[in-house]
Amino acid sequence: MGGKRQLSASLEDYLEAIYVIIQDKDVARPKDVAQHLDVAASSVTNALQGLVKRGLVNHAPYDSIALTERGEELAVGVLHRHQVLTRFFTDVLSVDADAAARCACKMEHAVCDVVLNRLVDYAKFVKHSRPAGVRWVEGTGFVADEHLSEGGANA
Amino acid sequence: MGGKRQLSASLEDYLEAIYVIIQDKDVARPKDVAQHLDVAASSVTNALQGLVKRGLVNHAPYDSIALTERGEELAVGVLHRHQVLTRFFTDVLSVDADAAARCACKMEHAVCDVVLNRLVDYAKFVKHSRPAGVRWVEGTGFVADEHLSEGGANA
DNA sequence: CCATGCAGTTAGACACATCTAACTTTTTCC
DNA sequence: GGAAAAAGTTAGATGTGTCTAACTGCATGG
Repeated sequence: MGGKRQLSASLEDYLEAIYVIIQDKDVARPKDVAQHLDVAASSVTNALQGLVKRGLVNHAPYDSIALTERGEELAVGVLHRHQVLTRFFTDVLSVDADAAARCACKMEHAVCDVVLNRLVDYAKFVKHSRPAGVRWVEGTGFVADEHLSEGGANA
Repeated sequence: MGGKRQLSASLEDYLEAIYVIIQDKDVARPKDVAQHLDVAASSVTNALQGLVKRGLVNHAPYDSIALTERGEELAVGVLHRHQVLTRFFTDVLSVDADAAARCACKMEHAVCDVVLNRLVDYAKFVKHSRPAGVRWVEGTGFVADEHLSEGGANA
């Protein structure tokens, strides 16, 4: 699982955007990607050339964009990191959804597998132990509920 | 505190390195910075020009490097983010020190204030509630100890 | 069926960050 | 004090990623 990440943050963003757009509308066009990432259309063309060169995307000029198998794997990985971070921020740290997503968007390119896996496990644990567990109380901070029961959130 | 971050990850690294080196040896020279960041000496010269231009560093050619007031503020901010992340990874997630530091090094440029502050609070809380609290058990995962007592880790 | 307009691409500029190689300055020390 | 070594800088190349402006392709509807 995993494997080293060598893709730039920028290309990861493009890959993720393409994946999300395809999920959403079945087909991804350069224009959608440009809007999704808020970049110029020519930046998309440029990025696509890089992704095609790396064998992550299939794209003939003026045609729609498809992910290769490898490209989809990587995109799923990026999205996974994004979602793990977002969920951790909202569920464990009680950060509001907007800020969580915004922060995750940047951090998803930097988080390593070790930390990511621990975040998953920790969030899972907290979820299972709620409402008996650690809670964020506005104006007070994190507090613990009494009588926490059995744990074991896997490994 | 805080204020928007507009400095590139690269320049943040240089600023942080300079700060750490000064802490450590009282004076920072380009060579130290180059070794610290594992870059070519000319890359340091180049970065210094950027930092000087931004008023974050005082540096006359062939002389040692000093941080301006503003530069030191920013450096402290970067280092703080670094340390908060590192401590969270080790203390809360039980990630080993090496991996924690390595990951923090990259994430420190992406984490936002909201999340950072929650990480501080959460780590503080966990620390205060230990050993009665959440623990990582190798081969099992996170577990909760029974009878968690009073909380309140501030806000 | 072709004119218009939008989508997409290409070309060229710019900014950033890095490197190597060559040059300059400073330090060291005989 | 000067030669050799070390430290620092400059110059120039490379790679990435962004933009605007101009051009190309295409799809549509008049």
